[in-house]
Amino acid sequence: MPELPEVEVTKLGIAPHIEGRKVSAVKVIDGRLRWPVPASLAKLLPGQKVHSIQRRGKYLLFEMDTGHLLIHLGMTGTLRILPGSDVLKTHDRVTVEFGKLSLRLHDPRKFGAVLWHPKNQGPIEKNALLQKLGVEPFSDEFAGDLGGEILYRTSRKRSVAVKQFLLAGQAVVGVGNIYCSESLFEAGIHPVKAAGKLTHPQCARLANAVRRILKKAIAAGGSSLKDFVNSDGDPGYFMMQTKVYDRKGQPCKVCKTPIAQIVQGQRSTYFCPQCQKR
DNA sequence: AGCTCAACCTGGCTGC
DNA sequence: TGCAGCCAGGTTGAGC
Repeated sequence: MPELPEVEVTKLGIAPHIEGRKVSAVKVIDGRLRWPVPASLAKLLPGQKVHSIQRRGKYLLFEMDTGHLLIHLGMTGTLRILPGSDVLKTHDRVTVEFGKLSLRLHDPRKFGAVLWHPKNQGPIEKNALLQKLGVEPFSDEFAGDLGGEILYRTSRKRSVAVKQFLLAGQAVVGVGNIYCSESLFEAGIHPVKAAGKLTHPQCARLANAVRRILKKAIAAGGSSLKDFVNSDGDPGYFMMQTKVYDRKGQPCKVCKTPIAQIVQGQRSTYFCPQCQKR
């Protein structure tokens, strides 16, 4: 379930096993992901060391000797550390081997991505996919009152619904479909409200809500970190208890009003018609 | 520039 | 049981 918290938890789970280690082999089982996985990786990566693993939005950035490996989990991707001998499963797409350990991308729907950004193409921050992203929710730029200011400033003159504005990640990254509904509920803001009509206090509440929800979700996912090295089954995330997401018709946990579901930009939105104001 | 929507792909669930 | 139809955590790119 890759929204920012799941990507962050994945990073925390794999980094201790991978950082400082040298790639011994790369095996592309099925490279037909969102974009074709560069075939050159199998020649390029072996012998290169993983210096660090960073996260930018929902992208994982592996800093190597001669560039960065970018991995995005799409809708259904998971990255796991496995013994090198582990047998391939259906929908395993790419394996990066480190001696007896393997880093394996499993992605049924193939919306994920594995890309290479060579050093000679400039700093990773300038990568076209990363450059358009909004600020990190846990950065200094978004801390305290600055978060609300950013949401206010970037949303001016925008007629799009706040749900879609937030989900697009142009202002702040990492808020996926689940946590978007949850954040708007927490902030008491109606999802169809035009982004440009948000007041200063609403923006401040929304920035706080985004930070709190994402932080809570990371904490929930973090408790399953031990499962990352196991070789069987799923990574073992459990979804944070949601207040509105996937609760259509069920009573609001605050006021008992039935939770409503609508579709915005082809995605489901859940909200409490009583607690969330326009 | 911003908005809307189709598209990428596979599996699981619902309802007939 | 079988099968059609709908839904799903993300993001780009085309067309207006």
